[in-house]
Amino acid sequence: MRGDPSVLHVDLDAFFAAVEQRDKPSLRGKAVVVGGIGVRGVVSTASYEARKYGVRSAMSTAEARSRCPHAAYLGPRFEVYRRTSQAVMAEMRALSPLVEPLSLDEAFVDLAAAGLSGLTVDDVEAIANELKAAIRAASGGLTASVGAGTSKLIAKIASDLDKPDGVVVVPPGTEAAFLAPMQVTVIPGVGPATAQRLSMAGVRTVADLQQLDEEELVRQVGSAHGTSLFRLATATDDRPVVSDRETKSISVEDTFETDLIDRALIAAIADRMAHRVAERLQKAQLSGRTVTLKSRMHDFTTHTRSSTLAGPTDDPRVIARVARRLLDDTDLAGGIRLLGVGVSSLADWIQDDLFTDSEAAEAPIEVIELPERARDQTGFYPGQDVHHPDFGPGWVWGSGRGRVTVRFETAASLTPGPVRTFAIDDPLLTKPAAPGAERDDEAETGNNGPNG
DNA sequence: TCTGGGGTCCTAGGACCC
DNA sequence: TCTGGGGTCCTAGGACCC
Repeated sequence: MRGDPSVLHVDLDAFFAAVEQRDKPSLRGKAVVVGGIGVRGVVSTASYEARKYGVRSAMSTAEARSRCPHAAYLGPRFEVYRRTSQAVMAEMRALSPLVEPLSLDEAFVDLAAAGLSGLTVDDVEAIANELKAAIRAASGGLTASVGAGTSKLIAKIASDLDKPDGVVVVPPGTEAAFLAPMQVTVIPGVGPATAQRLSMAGVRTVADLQQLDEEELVRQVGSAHGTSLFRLATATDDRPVVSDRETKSISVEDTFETDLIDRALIAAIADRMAHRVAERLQKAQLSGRTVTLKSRMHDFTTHTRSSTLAGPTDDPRVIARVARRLLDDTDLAGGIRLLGVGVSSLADWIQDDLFTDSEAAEAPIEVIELPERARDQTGFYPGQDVHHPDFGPGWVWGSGRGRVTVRFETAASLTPGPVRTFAIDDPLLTKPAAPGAERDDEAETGNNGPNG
């Protein structure tokens, strides 16, 4: 810890919604909700006008609509948010070289790394206000809330106390007293489950937590969590601000409008996801050894299956192959609402001639078998490449009863494309490609499957 | 109309090796 | 022959964050 309040936590206010209001003046002063707008969507961000009606992040969009029917409901525009975020982060980096982004709308800034020392509360307040003005100018009018203190914990909690558009600097030496009256849930890492456990031990406020001894805490919440919580409760926090954190995993997942059961369709979707993951790996110049398939069942229980390769890969065909085999181990009865494909155990090198990939490259080509039923009824099958003059290239999502549903995105596209349904005899919808071909086999270590 | 999508970190058990 | 401890790797699940 340090002697002056030189750790800043900057949090953009209702970020996604504020960007939408910035770009569309008619939305200013109005309730705006950004998030999934489909039947299973959830709220990412609500403008302060919408929050008055009880709309909150992570709430289902359906519930938000019933609480605030007059709000504007918008799907997210991540590219725009990313660009705005970069402009804001640049202002922070102009202030100090040591900036740690936590997400698109949040970051720590270490003023000590800017060569500033012996800062008073007034100094830091002035710096925070200047930064807010710079952010506003660089972002086209967005407001931020800033917290400052002698540690990350204090800065982070402080930034939340005067939202929106506030500045809170916690004077050095007052940290433990500052935290004492607060609920334990203000401490990042204490969620519903931990709060429940602590509550059963009679602990609700940080003051209660400060009374507990470390051994008792570890018994309640486990070793790692207990020791860190014990320190944080007394505002003992030495964690440094770190600018470059390594990526540990890359994944893609999708929740379906209705639960899926058809194995061939799900396999085709897993393929697309593998391609998207591979593209993102390649873009980041990363490759990974462990492929994970995630499935969320109709009853919301979630399962993962993973398999580790002998060497890292960023080859979409290898990832797809592994994902597909993991899918074979998955019980789809009852239907799944979500499917995901991820790669972890990342290596920071570019693939070359490693065993894994060369072997896969020489493996025989296999044609995917598709259910006859699907072909007979409609002439389309899941995963099939199609083309439409108005929407471009796409692939078959599902078909039946004389209609075919198409997703208009390429195999490797980063963002989901629009979904459209056509009559199967629609002359504009053409099938340019033969059934997909796949390579088989990839080198793997050990086993896979439920019991390793 | 219950419950997104992208992550991180931790735990626990089994395999395997020394 | 039996018992066992420690370390590492892998897998599955869960808590948590924005």
